[in-house]
Amino acid sequence: MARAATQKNRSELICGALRSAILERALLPGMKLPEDSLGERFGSSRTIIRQALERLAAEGLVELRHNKGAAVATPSLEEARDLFELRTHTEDLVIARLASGLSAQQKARLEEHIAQEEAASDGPEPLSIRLATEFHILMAELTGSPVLLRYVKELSYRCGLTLSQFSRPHSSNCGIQEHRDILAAMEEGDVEKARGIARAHLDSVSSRAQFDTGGKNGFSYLDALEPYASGVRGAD
Amino acid sequence: MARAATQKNRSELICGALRSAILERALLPGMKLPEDSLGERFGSSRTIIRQALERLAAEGLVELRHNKGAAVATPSLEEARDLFELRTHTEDLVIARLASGLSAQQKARLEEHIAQEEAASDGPEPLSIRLATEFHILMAELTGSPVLLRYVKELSYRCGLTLSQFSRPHSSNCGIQEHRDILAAMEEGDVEKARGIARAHLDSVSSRAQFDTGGKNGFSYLDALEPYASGVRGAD
DNA sequence: CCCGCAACACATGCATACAATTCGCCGCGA
DNA sequence: TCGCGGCGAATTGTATGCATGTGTTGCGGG
Repeated sequence: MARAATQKNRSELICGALRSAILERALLPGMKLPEDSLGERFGSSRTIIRQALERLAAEGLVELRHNKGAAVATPSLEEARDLFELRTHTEDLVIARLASGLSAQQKARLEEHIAQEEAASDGPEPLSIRLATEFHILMAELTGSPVLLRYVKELSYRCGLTLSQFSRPHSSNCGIQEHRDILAAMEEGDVEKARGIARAHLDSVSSRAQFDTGGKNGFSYLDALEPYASGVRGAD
Repeated sequence: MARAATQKNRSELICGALRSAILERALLPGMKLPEDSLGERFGSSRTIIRQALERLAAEGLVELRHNKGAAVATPSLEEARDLFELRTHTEDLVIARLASGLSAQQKARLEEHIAQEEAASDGPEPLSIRLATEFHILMAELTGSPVLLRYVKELSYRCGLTLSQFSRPHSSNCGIQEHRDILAAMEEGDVEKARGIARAHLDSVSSRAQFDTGGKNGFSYLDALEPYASGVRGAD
């Protein structure tokens, strides 16, 4: 069914493309996102660009200032802390459900994902960043609860944006082993242990942040966007 | 500043009107929401109705079926359980922050709200239902964290919709004393106690549900919407 | 009487055109 | 030279019109 969802409307497609671009740090916090430039780049009219932006704004990934244009959100340090705290508590629920009964199939999917992360650890950085986030989303998905999935997704995305703003250029790929540890603990059925490891994992991720604000805006966001746009534009 | 926000665009206005209508059970789960009927009723074009519906869909209050019309969401029993569970854990954070240092001003605002609830307990039911929900939102607001506010808001709304679907016509207003108890415990600074009471409160709210699906659709949703539409339409 | 098919009506998907607002800039006057 | 007021460019806000896809209904054949 997830494959069928690929067939849906343009605005969702573009929304996803922009989201990926933000998560993979091709679009950095604070970058402006004018509607018609984006429309031209994606080969669509402003109508659906607007829809996509509005949705991303609802998710907290972009800021929509009245009559002054959209921009990638720039979360404050306080927001970052709150985001990670809430995410930790939300993922507690995910871990608890998974740890109290992990099926063989679920285990297999998690192992497969970890293998992908490992394979990507040598490759391009955007990919490994995205995979690290998607591990958490996969866990939420495996609970079978749309509610948990939705909120873990959104919080993970926002945390990803936060890291994009506050952490150093490179700070990922150390998390793979931690993901493995979480899976192992869940496999044992030890809810408390799994939860402890997951909390420690998120804490270590967030503590890797808050270093410097990084030098952004070295080049046009339009160029940064090209690889994301081509996939959508080609769908004409 | 909240007053300035009143001046923003139509779609937000309409979005808020629809949300209130859903929360106050003027629009019941499953009711269809065709774009052009709504547009006519609110005196706006389909464009902004669409925006409002799309946003409500993102919040989980509306279901948007492809080419088959929008409708008020009909959460399943499982979703209801997940929603309340996640909401409980999220409000834990709110309670913890408030209980660890409640200012006099914060206390005053909460007391004022409880007084409003009390005053409304004899009045029209929609109002007291809304006030009960808004007490929780006010607590989140008083933490000063936009993140907590946003998610408590959304989860509270969705829980309200859930209650609209599963609970009996009347089951509110017994919660006022519980709200008072929460405030008292927070005032003492006893985080654990406050958390316990808040959890019990939410549990009792959710357990009051699951009675019957109620008889819905007795009349046109257009009539049900009139009081909400007039406020927006008059803004021309 | 039932089944299949085709045309219609309804509802959304999308693009274009127009209106309103904001911000920056330039000229004018003190 | 500095402050101020108005004008213009740019960008968003809103409406309308056409295209597309889906469900339904009515007709004809078996």
